[in-house]
Amino acid sequence: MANNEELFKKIISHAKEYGFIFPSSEIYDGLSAVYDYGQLGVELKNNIKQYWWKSMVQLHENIVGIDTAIFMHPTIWKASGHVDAFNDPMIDNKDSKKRYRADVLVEDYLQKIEDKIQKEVEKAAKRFENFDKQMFIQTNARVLEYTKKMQTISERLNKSLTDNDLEDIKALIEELEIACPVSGSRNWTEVRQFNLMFATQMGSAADNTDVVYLRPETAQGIFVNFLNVQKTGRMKIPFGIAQIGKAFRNEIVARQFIFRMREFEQMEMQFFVRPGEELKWFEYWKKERTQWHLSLGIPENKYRFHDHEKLAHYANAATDIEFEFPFGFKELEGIHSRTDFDLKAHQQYSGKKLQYFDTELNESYVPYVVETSIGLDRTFLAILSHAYTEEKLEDGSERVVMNIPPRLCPYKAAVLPLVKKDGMPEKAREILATLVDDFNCQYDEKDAIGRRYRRQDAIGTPFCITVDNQTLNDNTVTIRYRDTMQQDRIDSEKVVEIIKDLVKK
RNA sequence: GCGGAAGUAGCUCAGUUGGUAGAGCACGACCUUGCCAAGGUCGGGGUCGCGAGUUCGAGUCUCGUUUUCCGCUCCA
Repeated sequence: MANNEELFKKIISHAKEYGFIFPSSEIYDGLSAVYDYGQLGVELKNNIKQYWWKSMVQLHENIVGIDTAIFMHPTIWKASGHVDAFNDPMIDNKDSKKRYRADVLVEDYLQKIEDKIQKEVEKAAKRFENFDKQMFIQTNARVLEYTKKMQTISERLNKSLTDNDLEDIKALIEELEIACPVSGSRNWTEVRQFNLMFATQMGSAADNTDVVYLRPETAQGIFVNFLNVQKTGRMKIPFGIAQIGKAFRNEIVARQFIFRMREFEQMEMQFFVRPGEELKWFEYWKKERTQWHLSLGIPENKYRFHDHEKLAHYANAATDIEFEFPFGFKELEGIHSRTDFDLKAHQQYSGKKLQYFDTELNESYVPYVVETSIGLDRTFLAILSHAYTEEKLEDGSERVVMNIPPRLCPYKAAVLPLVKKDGMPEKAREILATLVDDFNCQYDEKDAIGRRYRRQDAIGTPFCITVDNQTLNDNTVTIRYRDTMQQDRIDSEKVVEIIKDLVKK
């Protein structure tokens, strides 16, 4: 593990050194868990987006894409459950340094009371034959007392949660003398709210009622446009709507480089299906998405599935595709069967019907949804960390090479005159001009040729086109492959075609 | 938010008991070589994270602060 930690650090500094990723606002000491994509990073990231978009949208005739606004009507987040679910009151124990959800502490306490009631009931059951549980609970004084207490606490907790009364939750914890399960200590901090949604104001800042949130996920933009797209695009179920876009979460602790950022980008597709068919499609997309990952040329053993046992409030099946990052297997993509939770919620909150008339079944229904949701920045990190390779060469020297899949590389080719004289630079620029329409290319004439090759290795350029003396005579160049360091001599007019072919791999 | 470690040039780091800031690589110009990095000459680049304090004098000592990394916690 220590080795992997070292490796991860190297990847981070390599990413910075060559312009893939910079810490945000670095000259002002940085901004926690926010990063900028540099000149190489933006190319790689755009290529990932493009590849995803092509395989998810353009190669599926029943999937279309949209691009919705980051600001959305505040009620959307009530309907989606984010306003409630993303508002966790937290409390720390000063002695054990453990952090808990304050409401969970109280609920655990309630559970204990319930256990006590259960015990009383069992005790009584042992003593009496023909034991009537309901009757017992209604009449037994101790049990009655417990039940009443439970109710009072429960009501008070719910009220405090609804009113956002953090002080009362703290007071409740103190009154109930709840201790830390680890340290047994009752030395608590104040209860603090961690709202995972960023809020800002629209219109007049003085008017507090115009709070809008930065979207914490892109999916809702798709759901609220479901009918727009279905009707204007004449879409027939099953069909999908895809979107790539930024989302924002005010994570309590955001760490591990670009793995968990406060501002991040998602690539999502919501697939609308007939009720009852969602699990079939869930399996379908699980396979499809796995194929997509494997098509990047990353070995299968770097991936694994993690099926959710505890399902979120909206799902009836969920799995994560996890990737083995240098810091272990972590979620890269989620595939969720979201049922009709979202559309139904929006139907309810908006008062608008969100239904589909299925001509085959001759009936209307709220479609079920299977979602594929992949983190763009995480995919970027997966590719980056898999690509980073330190190689010992036969001659004893070392090189750092980024084995990025060719189709995703920031630069597809570098054009290099062997020496900076005898008309080679001019010839090289001529050849460069034939490539730039099709590929992002670099030109480099500085330093020894070997060093230039290494520079291209370090940024992952898969092909180097070198112009030498022979080029001036017979118009051939050498193409040097990043991964093998082998070279072939080819006709300079065929370079475009050859690279086009290789880049697909 | 708590605990631990760290912050000196683009990168990796040195800097002694406090005495005006260094190396290698990288970068720029020129010369030289010419197919797998590290030839020569010259040059640019740092208010040592930030702010106080102690001191004649602080990169170095003290305090505060901030950022990053690790652990805890959280991640519908």
